[in-house]
Amino acid sequence: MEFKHQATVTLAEVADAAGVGESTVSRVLRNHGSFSGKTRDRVMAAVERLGYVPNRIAGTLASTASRLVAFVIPSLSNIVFPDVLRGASAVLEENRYQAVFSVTDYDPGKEEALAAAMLAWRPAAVMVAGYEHTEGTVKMLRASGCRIVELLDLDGDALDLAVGFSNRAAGRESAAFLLKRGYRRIGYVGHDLNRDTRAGKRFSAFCETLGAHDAPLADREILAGASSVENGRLGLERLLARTPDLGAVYFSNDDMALGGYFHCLARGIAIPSQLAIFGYNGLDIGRATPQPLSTIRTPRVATGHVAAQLVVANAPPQVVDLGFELIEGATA
Amino acid sequence: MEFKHQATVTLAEVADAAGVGESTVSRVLRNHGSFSGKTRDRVMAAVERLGYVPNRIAGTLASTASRLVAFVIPSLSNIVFPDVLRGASAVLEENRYQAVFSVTDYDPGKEEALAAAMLAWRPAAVMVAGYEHTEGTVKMLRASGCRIVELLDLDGDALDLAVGFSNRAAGRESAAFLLKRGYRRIGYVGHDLNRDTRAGKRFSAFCETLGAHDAPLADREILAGASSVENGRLGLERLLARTPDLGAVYFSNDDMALGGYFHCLARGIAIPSQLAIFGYNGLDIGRATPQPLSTIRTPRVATGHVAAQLVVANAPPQVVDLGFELIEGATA
DNA sequence: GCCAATAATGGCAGCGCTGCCATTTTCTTT
DNA sequence: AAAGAAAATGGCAGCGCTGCCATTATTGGC
Repeated sequence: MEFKHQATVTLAEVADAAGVGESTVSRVLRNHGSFSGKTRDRVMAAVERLGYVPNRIAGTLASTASRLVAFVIPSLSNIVFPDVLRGASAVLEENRYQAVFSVTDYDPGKEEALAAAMLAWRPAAVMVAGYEHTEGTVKMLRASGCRIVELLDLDGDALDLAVGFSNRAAGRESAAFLLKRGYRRIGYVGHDLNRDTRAGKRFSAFCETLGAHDAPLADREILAGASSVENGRLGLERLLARTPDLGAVYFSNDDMALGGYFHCLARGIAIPSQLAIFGYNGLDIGRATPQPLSTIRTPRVATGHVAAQLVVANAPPQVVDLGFELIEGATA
Repeated sequence: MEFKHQATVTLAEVADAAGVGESTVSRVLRNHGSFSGKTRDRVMAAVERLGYVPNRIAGTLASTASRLVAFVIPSLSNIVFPDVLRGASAVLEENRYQAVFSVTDYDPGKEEALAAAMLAWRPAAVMVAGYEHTEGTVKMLRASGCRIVELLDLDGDALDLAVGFSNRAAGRESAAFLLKRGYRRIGYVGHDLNRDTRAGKRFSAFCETLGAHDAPLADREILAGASSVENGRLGLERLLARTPDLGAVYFSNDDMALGGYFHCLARGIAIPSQLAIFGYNGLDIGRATPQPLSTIRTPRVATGHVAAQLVVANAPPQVVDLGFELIEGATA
């Protein structure tokens, strides 16, 4: 069933072939400790000749020091997470760390199971999205003793390291921007907020800000399932059918916002004069549309990058706020 | 520097606590071999009490059977690869396999280095994109004895397993479709073809088909760097500046095609009467645009899914053609 | 040319588990 | 109730490496 590796060359065989001891080979290969140039050449020649590939499993077990970094992410469809992985991956590869991942589908129970499975690999760090975890997950992570990095959310208490930005602040600023532009009849189109708690935080901060300025949310349309362009289109269609006099609509993210934008294009709804659209994420595609999308650009790649750097450097517990940038665009 | 795990509970400690032998604990935990219900309860209680998490590193070393699956992918920005990972990840998680990955940036040299690094983890399988690998990579993979899965391309000779579809066929069918629709002045907008060899294969098959029907490619604009919506927009702008009388443009993928589409929207170029647009990939977003994008839908998630299933089942060497689907859309 | 440093090197236990084999216990069967 | 089969269990080597310590070769200083 499982795969068995065939006759692999071992360090001991290399040592024999090179006529040196095992520890010497180990030292040469890791460039650690001292050895003569002559020895190094002999060893490297033997490595080359035998096609030796070190066994990191054995090495990790022996040193009880891991260079695995585990990612437990909610989704791979939402471009946010591939972006984070991308940022982290570059740093990890440079430092000879290895990324492993699994996908929770925004299911906290699954997150707990997968986190447990990951810990079995004794990673140097576990990277998780946000702060909302089951009690079991938290307990396990804490007990593991490995570094914990919570990503893309700063509204809560960090377990160890946290890298990202405040979703609540993003929601607040989005609302403030729309209000400043003079919109008063504002609606919302979003996807499943119970699962995507970060979107939920943006939304609630958005609503609070509107309320504080006497312009409470006029209407909302929340679609089941994941965010998508089609859901954004559909959501706006439904919202406008119910509440046609909206001046602006806030979307749970750019995918959804683009759907809304396309709906307006298709129906001849003038943007932003007739209806303003505001998104979240700052996807590249939103800058290439005929009218650049008004949105908030989040530092997704940087989040992964910084998170990986902190892990590699074994930095002390801290919270790193990378902020975000409001892009005025032309749709609001 | 590297992380050291603190006082972790070992199997031996669980055995002591439960008052049984190590092998018994091992059997219970893997549900393998025979043991009494009473013993199982005692063991599980001890596991619970001590918060024992098995060490897969040690287990893998001892059994010399790996449940790691390595992905060496060109990019995480191109949605294709997250999609493949997503498809594979579901199957792998179900079967208690663990996915590890690294990103080559379409650089064959980096691919070789990263493949070597991955083999050090003695994975059960290595998944790579396409058939174009350096001699060194091929030699290494072959020698490793682990399963090799080549993804998303079938135009070449498989090393072991291959899952995907023919990019050449996709290029051919795209050309045939445009010709059938009556377009004769056809251009191309693409990204760096030397790096993305699959896009290169589509393009050359596309051109050959055009040539065979006496409608050779009228012009082309190839942009350096990765594919993106903005590059698609820019590419079409340049192409039309040079060759304004084109009837249709084939794009290297949907991202690029969307850029072209947006360019037309912005410039008031009527689609498809004035200019037809054809993409590749069948992204969801292309179905939510005011005019659905004419494109080819590729089975990306299924590719990952099937690849993982073959690995898990330890299937014999084979090539699995998942085909693709031409979506007529409204832009061509 | 002698001795103390210092550089190189080898030996081997042990990381935490699994696989094999031997042993003990429990069931069946006659 | 005895014998044989089957189930349950424990012991321990060893997976391939690293880390520590002991040992041996070099080097420099006077």
